[in-house]
Amino acid sequence: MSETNVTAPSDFIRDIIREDLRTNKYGGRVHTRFPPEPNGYLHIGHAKSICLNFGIAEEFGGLCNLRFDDTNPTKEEVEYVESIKEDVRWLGFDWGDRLFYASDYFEQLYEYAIQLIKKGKAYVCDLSPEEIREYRGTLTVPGRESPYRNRSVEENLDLFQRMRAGEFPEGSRTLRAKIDMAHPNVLMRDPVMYRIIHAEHHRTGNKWCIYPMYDFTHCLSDSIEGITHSICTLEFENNRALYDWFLDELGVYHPQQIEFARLNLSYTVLSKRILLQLVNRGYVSGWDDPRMPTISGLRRRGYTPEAIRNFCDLIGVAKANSVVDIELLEHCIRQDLNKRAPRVFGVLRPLKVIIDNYPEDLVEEMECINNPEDPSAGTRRVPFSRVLYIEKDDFREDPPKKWFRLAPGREVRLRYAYYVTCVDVIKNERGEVVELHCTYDPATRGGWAPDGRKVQGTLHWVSAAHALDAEVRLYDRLFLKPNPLDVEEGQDFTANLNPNSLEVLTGCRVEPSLAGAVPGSRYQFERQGYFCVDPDSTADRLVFNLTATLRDTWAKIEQAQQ
RNA sequence: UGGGGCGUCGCCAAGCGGUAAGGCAGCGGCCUUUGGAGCCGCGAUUCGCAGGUUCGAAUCCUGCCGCCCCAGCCA
Repeated sequence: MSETNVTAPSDFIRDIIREDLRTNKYGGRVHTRFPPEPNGYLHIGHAKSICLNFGIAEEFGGLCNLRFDDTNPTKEEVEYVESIKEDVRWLGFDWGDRLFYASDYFEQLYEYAIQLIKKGKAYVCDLSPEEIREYRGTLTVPGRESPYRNRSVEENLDLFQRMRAGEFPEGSRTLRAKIDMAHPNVLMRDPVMYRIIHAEHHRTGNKWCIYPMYDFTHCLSDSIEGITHSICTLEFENNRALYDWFLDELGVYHPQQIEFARLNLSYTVLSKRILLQLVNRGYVSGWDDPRMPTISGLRRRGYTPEAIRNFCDLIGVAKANSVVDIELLEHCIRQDLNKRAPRVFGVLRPLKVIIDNYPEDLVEEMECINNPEDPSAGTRRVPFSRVLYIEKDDFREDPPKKWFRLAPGREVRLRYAYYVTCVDVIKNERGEVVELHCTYDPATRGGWAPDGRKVQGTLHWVSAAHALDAEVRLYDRLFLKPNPLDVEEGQDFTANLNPNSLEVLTGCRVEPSLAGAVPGSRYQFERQGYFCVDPDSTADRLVFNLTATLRDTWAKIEQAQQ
């Protein structure tokens, strides 16, 4: 594992917890939870929350539960719960025996609802959804009370029991909290606690046809589990009043809700709704498409859990809405892979090179360092012979200023091999360079010139006769604009989709040591970037995904020249 | 024109009355058999703005400005 930031994270939430510990507010306990709704795959924004909740539990010797907030059967699926469990585990967190579902509490929640009805704090309302909206008023004008608001406790009890029994059609009635229709916080204007949905739930099947709403469910689930700090994102700040209201009215154990700003990433969309559309409309190959900001996408892309966790530590936790530069994420994976990824030669766009003065049948095994950052990684031998492939981009017939690479008459080093000089350029009928002829200096074996002469460029290469064929998938950001949602009137995020976010290269040539490389393994293709073996890869068809390019100063120089 | 929040370098973010951490990006330089990595150096006289309190304010007070969230039987 690569080194991460050395200082323990500190932020306003941890400050609150330290203070609560000092004052013994919860008897010295710290108990958090990560409460996803299983209606989509987890993304990097969830990783921030996971690292926060599980991280805090670890740091303070507490516990963190994994709880599925599964109160809406129309949107939730087991596929999502399975993927979520896998992703949390992959990130390196452990919920022990504390895997919970809000649906586990349906019976208990029902009893709590009965209690509120008996207390005169909840009532069955027959208003339609449209009417409820009308009665709610607006942000500036108070709402009106429902005509059903003052039903007797007995009638409410009877109706609510019959709602549960399935006597009423979907949407015909709700159970509402009786709070204040003139409350300045719209959420407090008699919020719906239960609605009728005749749908099968992925865990409770057809046992229920009334389902509790988020506000009623979440606070009580936290209470039931003995959560101390219920950490959620900023958009729930308004809900805190309701969170507190239910708990106070019921007189039960009362955790505290704390809100922080969710993660936003430049050139990235982290809305589950839009992510779902990208998948459903086929803009990407699936939730784990390597261009997706999902945990499974990042995993397939070659990101490591360590890099993601380090990223989450670096971005911090605060209450100000912000947009983190995607380059910070890229920095994190480069930093991690630089330390751990074995180096290898891979030629993406092969250009044939013939070493005219190299013996026809000779094959030499060149010793190459596996990882200059990690001596323990050792060395390997890579075959060298008369016919090689180098990168097309490493040759220019008409080299610009500051060009260090190969060009007619130029001498460069073939890494760990020899100095070679370009003596001839062969073109096809279209005038494209298809082959280079070079001569080598036998005295420079290993890449050093005994006479001390220097070359500016060092190229990677592969022996034509020994190289393996491979497919390489080059990825770029999915969106062209820092804010993908910044579109003209009438357009949507698809207007900002990057048409070149995926480029598939076939006929790539990689060194023979890559034979049998297993899916998921990560390498640095020297001078190019980090790549990982895709699950599509097979014994006779290697497939690599670009995780991140190396930083490219030549590209910057060239750009500056234009 | 209701309520709840937030405003410190291009992007994140420390700071909690004693005189602006750190990271990313950027820009120089060194080093280099990856134009990689590494190393060194450069950046806020200033903390949304305006007043006030104070010996002293990013930190306290007042007023203003800007941005975000809330009118789902979603979470």
